[in-house]
Amino acid sequence: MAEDLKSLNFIEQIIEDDLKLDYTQSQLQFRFPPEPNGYLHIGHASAICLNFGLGLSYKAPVNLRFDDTNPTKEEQEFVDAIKRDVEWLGFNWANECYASDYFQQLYDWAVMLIKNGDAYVDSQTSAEIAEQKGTPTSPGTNSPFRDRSVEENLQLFEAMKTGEAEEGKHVLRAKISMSAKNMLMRDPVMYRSMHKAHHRTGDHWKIYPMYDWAHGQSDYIERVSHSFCTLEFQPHRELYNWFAKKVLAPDTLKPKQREFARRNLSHTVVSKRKLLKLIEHGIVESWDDPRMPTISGMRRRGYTPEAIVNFANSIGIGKRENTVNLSHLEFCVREDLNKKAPRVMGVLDPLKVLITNYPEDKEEWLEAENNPENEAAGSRKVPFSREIYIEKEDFREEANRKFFRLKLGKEVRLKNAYIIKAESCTKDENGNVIEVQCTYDTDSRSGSGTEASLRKVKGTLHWVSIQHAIPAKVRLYDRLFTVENPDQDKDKDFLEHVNPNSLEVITAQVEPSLKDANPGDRFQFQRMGYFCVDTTSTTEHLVFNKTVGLRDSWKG
RNA sequence: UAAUCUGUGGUGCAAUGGCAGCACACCGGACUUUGACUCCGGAGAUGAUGGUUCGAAUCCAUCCAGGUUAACCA
Repeated sequence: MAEDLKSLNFIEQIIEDDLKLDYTQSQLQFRFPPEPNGYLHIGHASAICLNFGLGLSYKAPVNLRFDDTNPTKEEQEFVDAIKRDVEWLGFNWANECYASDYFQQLYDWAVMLIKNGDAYVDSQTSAEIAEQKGTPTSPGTNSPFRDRSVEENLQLFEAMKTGEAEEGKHVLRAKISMSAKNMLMRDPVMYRSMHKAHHRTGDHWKIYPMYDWAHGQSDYIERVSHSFCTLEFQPHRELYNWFAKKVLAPDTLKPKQREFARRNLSHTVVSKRKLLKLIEHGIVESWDDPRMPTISGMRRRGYTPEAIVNFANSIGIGKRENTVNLSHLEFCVREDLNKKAPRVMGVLDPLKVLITNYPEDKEEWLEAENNPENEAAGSRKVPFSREIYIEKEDFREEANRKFFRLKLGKEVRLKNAYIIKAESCTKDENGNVIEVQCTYDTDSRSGSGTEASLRKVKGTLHWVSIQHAIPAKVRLYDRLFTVENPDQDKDKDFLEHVNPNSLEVITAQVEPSLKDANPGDRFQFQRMGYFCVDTTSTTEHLVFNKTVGLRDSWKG
């Protein structure tokens, strides 16, 4: 059973209703059925969380099934990537299944349909077949081959199967009705001949089943009770049931297809074609570019699987058109990272500060808390010295009283260190401040317990000691598109909405403890945001990706 | 204009004939050695009309708006 108090979404409601009528809990079974023709993205994550989430709450098995019925588009590489991504999200499938494992059974059933007069071989071109399809408002017309004898159909289908028949010469069609209101019921194609090697079955098959013929029967073979898919498959349901009725024994429990609305994310595109275009145009580097909405891209960006799962679960499931704000995803990422990410100090845009009354040869290693949200995270030491970097935007010669940062004549706290006061600054020939001279309150060291250390000063800055800092390449990301629905514009190509400033690469100065950071490690650069060590990062050349900024309520 | 699905604050979801609620976003305040986190508060919605009912977001009717469906893709 699902949680008692939580209200049920319409999918859970369907299951609860079925449990009352014709299913026992042990008969419940689900599946996640990707086609291995590309990388999983945030939209798939919703479907994964729905199906595997249902599996968890009803203690039911969930299969990972590859819908590999079209060898022209599918590759082993994608199978591997999909498995990696589902695993990374934290889900375990009961069985790893392939539609291609059912090709023989599907073929046998197709022969049965032919024998029963429910399917026929059509020898027209695809254009001719399309021509006869009719339109939603007008009926189609019968194929001249519709009434071929069972014997002839059997013989031709066999020739298709062996490859004896010319490729593309014939198709197998279900014999339903060319005047059905539902276009999909107008004698849909069940098999096409393709003399193309399949990534799993090799050259064994010269014919491949279409989605509608393969999917429902695969559900049945695996004993899937509920087959959830997105709304655009709604018209397929009638055909799904028609095939089930023809193939399944009358008294067996038939799998049910039910549809939910796909989740759209603002400022994002997910269609494979469009994502590929982004790569081809050099707008992003690869499928796992941290700006991509792919699972692998989000992983490289530093998003956690928990954040993605929380996101998917928190937006719920419905049947209406929707666009979820990207800011909601970002909230989920921050919420999770806030609990987990160790705090460090890194200065993105360095400005030199000279502490004039701090001895030149002195250095101190100061205690710094790793995570205020988690005492168990412990602490580390950070070096302090006479010359430090602070963020350029944290200093102004003059500013109003809402500026809680460093300005001439005023004090700020250096995080984990001392209170400093800006006395003067020097500028280059263009008038840019290149150094700030400060004095420090010698008794104000953080944690020292002195009266001065407990003084309240408005404003705390992060910093790094210049002589100890290590340089790091940091990639700052912004949303990839400037508008909410980049692919919904009828007049403009989605590429016109690309944000030209979605990536900025800078060299930051970070505290020395980061020397040992490993690819995949996530940190909060205090006051700056969350950052993740990139897959290409090495000890000699640190590379960070900005995951997401901190919430910033300062209207500076 | 054939069939079918869907209309609840800016966004996403709840309320299953009984006080329209939650989250994000937004605005204000408290706290703060992160302008973060946390806490407190605020504003903001049932597409329209009619009907049934003591009572309608929910049931009925009509209308309006939007989506989906015409690949040898999935």
